[in-house]
Amino acid sequence: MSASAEKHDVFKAIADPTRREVLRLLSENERPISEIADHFDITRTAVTKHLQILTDAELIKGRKEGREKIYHLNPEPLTEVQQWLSYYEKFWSNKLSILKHIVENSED
Amino acid sequence: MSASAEKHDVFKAIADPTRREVLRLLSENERPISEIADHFDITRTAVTKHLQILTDAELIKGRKEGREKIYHLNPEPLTEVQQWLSYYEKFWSNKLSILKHIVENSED
DNA sequence: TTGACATATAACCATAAGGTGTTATATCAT
DNA sequence: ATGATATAACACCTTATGGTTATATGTCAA
Repeated sequence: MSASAEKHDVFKAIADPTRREVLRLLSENERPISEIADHFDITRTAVTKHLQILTDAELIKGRKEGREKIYHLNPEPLTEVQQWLSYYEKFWSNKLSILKHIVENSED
Repeated sequence: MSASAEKHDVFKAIADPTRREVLRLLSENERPISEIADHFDITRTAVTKHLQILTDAELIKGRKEGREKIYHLNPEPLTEVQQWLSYYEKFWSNKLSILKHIVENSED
């Protein structure tokens, strides 16, 4: 509750293909903005906006290091999507959701 | 209409809370449009648009029965989201993704 | 201190998204 | 046949989204 920061929805954040690609890139390695931007045909400013949305959803975090800003993945909010999805898994895969339930409740 | 069917992205389709609620409603039961619309404060026209987007993503399907159009859930496209997510599961739950891998490859 | 580099921000634009209301058409009950 | 019901099809409005360019600000290296 540090601020009124109108937190961006995770579902909205991952709705865009460019942002999903950013997440994939950062899942390999933390990277400065310039390096992220090199992977796309859009302008750096556009990339920065996507990074802002991902930051609002807390899917990525950035630290300043010298004149660079280095972003890294923070996958934790994705559990919200996973939980939402798990409800629907029963419709296409019963044994899997049963197993998941066992695993998630063993917690040793 | 084999040509330009302009299929809607599943990720975009589930990005909207109203549409996720529609999916939940249809996961309980198939329902006509009027019954779906009753659950929301928006106009029926707005609901119909959401239904169109969900239909484009093939997350729901409708059949005409008399003067009603009855929609039902088609959860299969959600597997795309699940697969995308499964890549990130390793970051918060290793044993789970290993188990999933075993289950998904046993297929007997 | 100058210049090159990395990022930030402001102003702007086109289009898509999400909503409204109205009208038209098909269907069912009487 | 008539009137009520269910949805489809429009036309329209407002805001969000994804992109652009241009102009700062801060940092390192020579």
